[in-house]
Amino acid sequence: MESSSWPQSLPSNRIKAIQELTQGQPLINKLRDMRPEEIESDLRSADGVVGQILGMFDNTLSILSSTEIPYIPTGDMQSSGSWDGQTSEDHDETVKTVTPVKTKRGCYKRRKDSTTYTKLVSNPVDDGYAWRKYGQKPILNATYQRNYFRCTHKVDQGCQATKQVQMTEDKPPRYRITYNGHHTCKDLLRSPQIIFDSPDPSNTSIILNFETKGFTENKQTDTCLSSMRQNRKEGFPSLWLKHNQSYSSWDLTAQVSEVPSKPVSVMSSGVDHEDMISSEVYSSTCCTRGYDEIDDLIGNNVFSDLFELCP
DNA sequence: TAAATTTGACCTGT
DNA sequence: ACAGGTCAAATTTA
Repeated sequence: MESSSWPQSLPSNRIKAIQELTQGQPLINKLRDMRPEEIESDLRSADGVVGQILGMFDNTLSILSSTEIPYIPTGDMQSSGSWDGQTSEDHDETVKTVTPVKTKRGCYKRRKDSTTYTKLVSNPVDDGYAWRKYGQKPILNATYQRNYFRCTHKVDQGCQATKQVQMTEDKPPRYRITYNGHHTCKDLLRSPQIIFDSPDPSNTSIILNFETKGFTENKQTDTCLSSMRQNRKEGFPSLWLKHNQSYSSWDLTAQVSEVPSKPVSVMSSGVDHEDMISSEVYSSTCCTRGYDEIDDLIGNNVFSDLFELCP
């Protein structure tokens, strides 16, 4: 769907929500076109599709409930390499990035009016950016503390991007990642690829390259895993990636001790914002859904109802 | 020893 | 006043 075809008055987060739904439409079609015996024989792949659809709904909800992003009519949000509709040079008075004015410790300007984007992920995978944790706070009515991360290149390149990671009480636990501002740094680790966890315990990752629409295999160090390893401490709640043999996938398991307010400090993760297919929501989902659930999803016209909301 | 993380202090917004 | 976001000294890790 072309952004240029939408009314200029349409809020950008609504446009992104529409894009999200648009991207999910082929998934619905795919699921609909699967024969029942096909689903039953390959429940895992059907489940994957369902997971992707559910992830799409998650993201749509997140987008619609996130801070309003001013719509910038020129430029393709999908291909510009910028998730918030701006290019890295595209700063003006519409979206201000307020640099903290520091006179003494703790004296700063909160970046209240910078662009934000929230997403819900089930698996903290590397988003290609280098993040450094700078704080964590207990949040009212939340079991787990919220973790605050800033770009590693804040000092050397003045990059103002930050993100917050809040572990939810879902089962399995998920992570609400709120991105604040956007990267102006040139991070060599950055890659326009989505990295899935691999079923192979030898740590081979599968990368979905959206340019080629295909899968490629890639050996790489799981930064998330290695970070988690270093975060395991005595009496310290930690996150573990365990390999689930029966499902051939990586499960993300939260192990919480008596102090449940310190989940992880390693969230150098989340797939990139502009790659809103949101693989991370379902990349580690196991085959837990039955055929009935899939059938319900196809049978209900939830998706088409949502599209009726679009202009 | 440099870089990253932890954590209490301090600030802003509501 | 309170909740949440950020700073920076202290501490830990590689």
